[in-house]
Amino acid sequence: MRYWLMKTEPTSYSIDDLAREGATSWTGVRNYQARNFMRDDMKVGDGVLFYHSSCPEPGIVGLAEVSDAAHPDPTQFDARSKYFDPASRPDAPRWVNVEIKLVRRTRLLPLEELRAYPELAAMPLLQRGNRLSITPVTAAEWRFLQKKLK
DNA sequence: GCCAACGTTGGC
DNA sequence: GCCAACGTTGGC
Repeated sequence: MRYWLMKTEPTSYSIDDLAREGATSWTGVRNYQARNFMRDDMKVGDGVLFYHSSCPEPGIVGLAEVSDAAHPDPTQFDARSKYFDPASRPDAPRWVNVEIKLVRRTRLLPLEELRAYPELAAMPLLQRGNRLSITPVTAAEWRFLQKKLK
């Protein structure tokens, strides 16, 4: 059982969308490090911090969990998709996605507040220049955040 | 394999 | 809109 933080721009997919749908396919990831986390490490039942980025109030807005393991991302083969990858072949898919489902909404826990807790200082999200959309969360960070999100 | 150029991310 | 940071691309 591991824990993760997943970033999304709410203008493209928000906690409201997840609340309405209940679950979603995490398609469109086109970064090898993030793909490798999904492919190699993310298991059904893993905990997910759902984070809004590139918006007026960046921060954690919900808790989710992995509801299905990685499988080939269909958008890579769809020529009309913005995530189309002409170099990827169906017999050797380059990109995968997991599924996540909502556990519950939380209050907005702003980036600014995350930065203020020494207990969270090692989170990749908070490191300068970090852009990775999926990052691991330690068990200690997860427990700490559960209390802050009660 | 190096590395400059370019594109993207994301907070501010 | 700015810009720092980083990943990817492609010529050599």
